[in-house]
Formats: sequence, structure tokens, C-alpha cells
Amino acid sequence: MQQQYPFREIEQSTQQQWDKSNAFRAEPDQSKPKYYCLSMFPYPSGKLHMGHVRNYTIGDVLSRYHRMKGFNVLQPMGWDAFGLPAENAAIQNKVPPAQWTYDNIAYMKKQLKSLGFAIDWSRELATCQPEYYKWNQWLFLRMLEKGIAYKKTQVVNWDPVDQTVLANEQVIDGRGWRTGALVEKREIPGYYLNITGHAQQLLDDLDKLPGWPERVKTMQANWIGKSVGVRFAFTHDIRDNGQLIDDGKLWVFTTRADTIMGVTFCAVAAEHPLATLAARSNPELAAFIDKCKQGSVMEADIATMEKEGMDTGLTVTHPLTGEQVPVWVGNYVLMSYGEGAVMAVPAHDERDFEFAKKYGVPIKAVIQPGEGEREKGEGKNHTPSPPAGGEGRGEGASPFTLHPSPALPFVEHGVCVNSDKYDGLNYEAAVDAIAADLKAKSLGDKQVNWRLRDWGISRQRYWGCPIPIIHCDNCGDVPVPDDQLPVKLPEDCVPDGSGNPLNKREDFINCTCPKCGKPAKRETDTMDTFVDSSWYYARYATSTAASGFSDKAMVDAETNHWMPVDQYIGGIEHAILHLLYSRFWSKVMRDMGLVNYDEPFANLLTQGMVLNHIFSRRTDKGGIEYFAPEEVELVHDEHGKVTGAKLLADNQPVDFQGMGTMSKSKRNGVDPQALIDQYGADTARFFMMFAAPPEQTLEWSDSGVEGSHRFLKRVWNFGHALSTEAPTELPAKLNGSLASARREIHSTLKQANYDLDRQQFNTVASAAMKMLNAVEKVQKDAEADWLGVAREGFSILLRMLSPIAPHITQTLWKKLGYGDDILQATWPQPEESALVQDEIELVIQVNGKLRGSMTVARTADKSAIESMAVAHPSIQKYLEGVSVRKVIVVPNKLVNIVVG
RNA sequence: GCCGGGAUGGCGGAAUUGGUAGACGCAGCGGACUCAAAAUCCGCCGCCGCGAGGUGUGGGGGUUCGAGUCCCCCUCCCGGCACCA
Repeated sequence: MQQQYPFREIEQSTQQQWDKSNAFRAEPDQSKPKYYCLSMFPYPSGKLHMGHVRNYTIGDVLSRYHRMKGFNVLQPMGWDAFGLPAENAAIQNKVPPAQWTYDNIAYMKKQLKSLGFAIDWSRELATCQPEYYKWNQWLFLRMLEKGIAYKKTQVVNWDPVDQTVLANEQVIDGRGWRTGALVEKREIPGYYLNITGHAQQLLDDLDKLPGWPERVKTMQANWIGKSVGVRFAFTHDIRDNGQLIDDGKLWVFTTRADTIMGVTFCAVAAEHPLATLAARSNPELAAFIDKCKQGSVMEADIATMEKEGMDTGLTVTHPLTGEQVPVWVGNYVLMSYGEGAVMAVPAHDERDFEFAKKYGVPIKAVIQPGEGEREKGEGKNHTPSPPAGGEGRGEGASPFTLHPSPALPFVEHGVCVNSDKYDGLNYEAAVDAIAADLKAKSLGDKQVNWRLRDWGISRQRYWGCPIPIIHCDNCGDVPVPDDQLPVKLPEDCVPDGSGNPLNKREDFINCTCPKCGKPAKRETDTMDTFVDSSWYYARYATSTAASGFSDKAMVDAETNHWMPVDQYIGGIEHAILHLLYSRFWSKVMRDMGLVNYDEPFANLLTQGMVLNHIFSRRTDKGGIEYFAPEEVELVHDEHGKVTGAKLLADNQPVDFQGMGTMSKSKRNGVDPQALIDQYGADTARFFMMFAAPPEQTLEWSDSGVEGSHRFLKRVWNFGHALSTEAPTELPAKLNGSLASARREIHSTLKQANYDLDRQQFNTVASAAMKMLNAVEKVQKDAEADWLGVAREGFSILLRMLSPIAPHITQTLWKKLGYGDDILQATWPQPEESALVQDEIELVIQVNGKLRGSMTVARTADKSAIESMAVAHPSIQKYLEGVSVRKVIVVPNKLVNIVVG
């Protein structure tokens, strides 16, 4: 009779034991290597979603594996608790955001606990707690003192839906990153952090992160966007009401100063002052400018968009030649980058070339391929020039031949021609000489341009960390003194959608000026929530030994013990913003002597999204109606191939739209709670690990979940069966089939250990299944001494599986008498003696094609194997009428007989 | 358009350095047990072919005794982006 797999009881009781014994409490221990494993903390939105389950299971598997390998593991958890959803919920339910947030935290914490994660809950924090955000405020004041934080009034991105300012990074294609609303421009004072001051370091230190995915580093480097060039001015005498515009200088930035002698026009952005002036007397131009401003900002459109422009009729003076250069308005020039104006060299720039051809602007070639440089491809196929220092020596480069007139535009580096005194100079020399000449005329110099902008952190929102500033009529903006921190956010406000409720809280606003003592007003702006998440990992790592986190210091010596995070796990969606801000914040804290690390996250794992089927149907009205997967049944043909799907309710077909991320609108979400309730935490965890490698997307599958559950049931039943036998030790000598079963177990373990170290958990789960198949077979064959092999194999299986399915493995570990606590067990290692074979099966190939196999002694030498293979009966027919040219022996693998 | 990453059975996915393609699971098919069903267990399962055999990792070429893996060209898919001067 089969014993039921009572997952509810065993999961509950195991979790209670862990709670009672404080099993996952982490204290520094110098005798062991530390392993700080961190998953990105969740926003307490109400309940966990599948992405959380996947994220935290990956972290937990890594934590538990390292713990059993002898590391001193810290795995904390907390809550990214400030933010807009709480305010939106408040508007809807008339509940204060604080209450909503704390309720959600309580529920989600219960869910996390029910998944059995090995978390040190004594280090739990929520960013909306004054004990935490006090230190946001404190560090902000330090930054203010050092000029890293400053106030300015600037045109900002205003999200009309959220009624707040957005950082440049939070504007995607002209729309708010959260709301998708079209962003408006508004002038508003706010506080900024000088992240651009760290741009070079943030770029350089990416090289210190070999444990980060390459693509994340590329994304960050692109975002920082360093470009080295020359900033210089064309001069002019263009006046508006007698007032010289921009002091008579049209500034431009170029990375190709070597082409300056080829300038045939300038192009300015639609918002440029020269454009504005010219438009005033030219309605046609005004209309064009309006069109440019409305132009699509969608990336895909823009890439294929026609380059358009219009002559302003204005001219400026070339700083080196003194020639008059016409000024055009171009739809491809952006006011927000560089100077909002460019010099145009059609001969050596793709866009300028296209533009000049279209409008008949002259094209003047001033660069030719240099010595050893070859024109690559034809016409428009421009591959980048070889890296600097390579002197352009391409493999197989033929001796230099003249390239009198390369196809234009020629955009690679070369040698100046047609450029007076610069003729013959290569790129570097020409840029140096030209920059020097411009500098001598006070009309320019070398400059580095960054795409990265300073980080605006002011938000006109209630549910965030108050900015600790007091506005005094006498003294201006006065920082709140340290001893008055934290500036506490009142927790009983209920936003009604009409702006920041703090503006109506007299008890919050009214205060006395710390400087002059007169009545003053508090700042009501709060900080961007990316501030909160920029250092939470360091706070987790501070000492909590006394009784919780210190209120005396932001971080302490223990922070430096645990940091940096050895493994950070989270979604790719944070590849730029959160990770860049955290890196910046760490560098600021380091510069202030608060911490001793350069980079907060040594290794980064970006887990893939969780997808599910999307089913839909066109409605009569032309809309699209979505159906949840459980309302739909797949239709197969006789081979099991899916041919369609139908709705259970009406038996009519529905459209299968492929796989997509789980979302409410597509109705394809699966609630983790239902999964846990029906199958248990171990099944949920196992399926998450089994279905795909961590970095790839994971496709939801109900039958996959059932398969995972079925496997754990088999583990349980096998454990139960073993427990009815009296324990036996592994015998000293094994017969052939038991030895081979044991070899299967140990070689599977060897592979699993390799896979664990490369974080490929799906094949570790497979290995566990394979191992169960092996021990079940041993049991079924029931040869003498089977029990010893089965017990050893099962003890390996339980330990190997325990990071993924910790409850069932702990329960069986104890039940079978292997030990009291599997957490204290050592990680299994394959025994080399179990892996050796006396006889090896070799594959025989003829001309690389599989033709047979044979068994040889382990000790057989090469020539013996060769002659055995050639003499093997099953391949004789392939050797008839041909002669054996040679025989290749790959040890332990195969023999290839080459004939011809 | 540019930069990354991909493409392997009906499906999810395996295959350390080039060495038996398809591990493990799902789905499917057949069988056992059952009055029956569920559950469970056993077997089959890339494609073509009765079979011998042929063929097969998006397509085409190449290197090699041997290519999913390396090189060249092409197609498609997914992510990211900056018309960045």
C-alpha cells in the first residue's frame, strides 16, 4: 500500500522547526567564507506573483546549496514599501497608504514563509519605516554639504497621470515609464544628485564586474554614453531686437573634428534659438518646426524616418576657414543632446550625406583611407575601423594601394586631404591640431560629452521619504539638523487624487527655522523611490545583534563584513536604473568613508520572465476578448501535436496568440497561492527550477507542475518504502549490475555538481529525477545487497534535491535516520572509485557514421582497440571492397574507421 | 537602422574542450491492474521506410577522420537602444 505524500503537514512542521531554531539567522563567522545572497526586494503590491516565486526560489537554491557547501550564508528580505500604487489604492479604497502597505507586507510575508525560504527574518526592513528612511535623509544632507546634491529649477518631465516629475530615465519614448502617459514639459524646482560626476567611474568600474551578464554591462555603458570630441563655435552677428543671440556663437559638438574642413552646412534642432528667430519671419519654416516638435519619437519609426530639413536663410562663419556656412533646421538634431546643433559634413557622415543629397547641399570630401586602411565593403557597408593601435592591419591585408576616391560617404577614420595645413594628418593628429587651433582662437576645445544626466530625486508625492529641508523667508532653504532626523512622514493621510496631501497638513508643514528660529515651512516633496532601493542591501548587512538595526549609524563594520553581495538576483528590467543608482550610491558612501567596497554586487543573475499561453477571440464589436488558460482546452491530432484550442464553455475555437508575460489584461496569470495550496511549496519550487534555466523565460505548464508533483510523490513513496527496511551499510564489494547502478548515481551527482556551480538548475532537477529512476530500479531488481546501494543513493538524492525541495528532503532525511537536520549534512561528492568501469562500451564509426559498438576492457590499449574494431562483425559489410586508411581512437568514447 | 542573444522532436528543454544528437520531463500511443474510472505501474515514441536502410539540430557553403558545437554568407525570432553629432 502506498503512503500518501502529506505535503501540507510536512511543509508546515518543517517551517515551524526552522522558525523555532532560528535556523537561518546569520551572524558573521570568521571561520567560514561568507556568502551574501540577495534577491531584489518586492514592492508590497498585495500578493506574490509568479515572478517573485521564481526569483526567490533561485536565490534560495543558491543560499541553501552554499550553506551545505560550508559557506556562512546571509539571505535577507525586506520591502520596497514607498511608491505610487499605495496612493492609488488609497484613492480607491480610502485607506491610508501606510495601512494598505503594512497589511500587504503582512500577507506577503506569510506567503514567503509558506514557500520555505531560508531567510534571516531578523533583518527584515521596509523602506517606509522612519528607522530606515532617516538614513536617506541623513545621507542626502551629507551630499548637500559636499555639493553632490543641489537644487535647481529645470524643465522637467511631468507625468500628467501620476501628477509627478519623472527622471529622464523614467521617460520611455516620450511617455511615463509607469503610466505610459504622454509626458509634458514643466518648470519646477527640485533636488538633483550629481551622478554625472561619477560617470567615468561608473563606466570604468564595469570592468570590475566579471560576474555580471555582458548585456547588462553594455546597457549601462550605453546609458552612460561617453563620447569624446571637440566643442567649438561658429561665429555670427545674428541679432534679435538688437541683442546678439548666444553672444554671437553657434556652439556644436563633434566626435569628428578631423572633418571640420568638410563642413558645408550646420543643422540646428527645432527648439534652437536661431531656428526660433528665423521662424518668426518665415511661416513656412515655423510650420516645419512645429512638425518637427510633434514628430514621432518611437525608435523604430525614427530609424527609418526620412531626414528632413529647411534652410533658415541664416549663415554663420566657419571658425577656421572664415567661410559662410548656411544654417538649416534638421529633424534629426536633438535639442536635449550636446548643444542642440551640429556641424554637417556630408562626405563623411551618413545622415548628413543623405540630407545633402536630398536638398542639393554641396559635398566636400576631406578624408581618404589612410595607409594600410582598406575600404571595407561597397558603398554603404561601413564596418567600424579596427581598434586604435592596430594600424589597420587586417588579416591578409594586401600591400597598400591608392584609394583616390572612396565611395561617399566615407565614415571611417583616414587621412585628411583638401584640408590645407591639416593635409596628411591622421585622425588623432588632426583632432589634436584642430582643437589646438580652435582653442587659440577661444572658439573651442576638446570635450567629453555624456548622455547620462544628473538624477532628479524630487517627487511631488505623498508616500515617499520626506526631503529634509525647511524653507525660511529669512534664511532660504535650510537643511534639517541631524538631531531632528528623521523628518517623519505622517502615516494617516489619505490622498484623494488632487496632488500631494502633505500640502494640506499644517502640522507637518509648519515648523521653526533651525537657523533663525522664526516660523518656517517644511519641504513637502518626497524622494524618488529609487533612492530607497539604492542602499537597502547595505542596511541588511549591518549588525542586528543588539536588538534590530542601529539608530546611531547608517551602516557599520558588519556591513563591510558581508558586502559586497556575492549573488544578486532579479529581473532584467532593472538592468539600468536600479543597478546604476545603487552603484552610484555605493561610490558616494565609499567616498564618505562609510563603506569600503567599490561595487555593491559582485555577481548578478537576471532571471527570465514567467510566460503563459494567451487565448483570445475577436468580439462582434471588433474588440479582443481574452480567456484564461483554464477556460480553454487544447485540441491535438493523433501524434499529440496541438492543432488548435477551444473554449470549454461553448466548445467553439479560440485563437492561440502564443506565449506572453503573465498579466491581468491578457488574463493569463496564475496565482502562486493556488499552486501552493494545491501542490505545496516543494512542487512549486521544483517546477520553477525544472522548467527552464534561470536566465531564460519560463513557460507555464499545468501538466509540467503535475509532473513535478508526481516526481515528489515518487520520492516520498520510495522513502517510505526504504524506511520499512532495516538500515544496511554499503557492502565492500558489489556485483556488476549494482556497481553499474552505483556508477550511474555517482556520475549523475558529478554532473549535477557541475551544473549547480554554473547555475543551471533545470538539469540539477533532471539529475534528481534520473537518480530516483536509478534507485527505484535497484529496489525493483532486489538483488542481494540492493539496500546498501539504494540507501546510499537515496541519501545523495535527498541532499542534492534539498536546496530545491527542502521540506520533503528534510522530513525523509530524518525519517530514514540519515541525521536530524539535512541543513547540517555535508554536500555529497562523487566517489572516484564508484565511477571507474572495468569494461567500457565504445562506439564504432565508419567514416564518421555510427555502425556499431563493442565492449572493451578499461586497460585495453589503442592498437588492441583498433584491431578489435576492424574485426568487429557488425561492421564487416562496410569494409568490403574498400581499404582502411586509418583508425582514430577517442579514449572512452569511440573508434572511427576511415575507409576509402 | 545599430548593438546584444537566439533558432535542436508534437511541447519545455539536454548535449563541459568538436566525438553515440534528442538526457530529464510533458503530451501522445499501446499494455497491466480495475466491474469501470481515477491513481499507479510497464512498454513505445525525431522524420521517411514493411525492412535493410536513409535522413535529421533555421537555410546555403567551408574546415575536419568526425560539426548542434568552429569559419563565411543568408533568413527569421526575441531583447536593448541613442538620428548622440
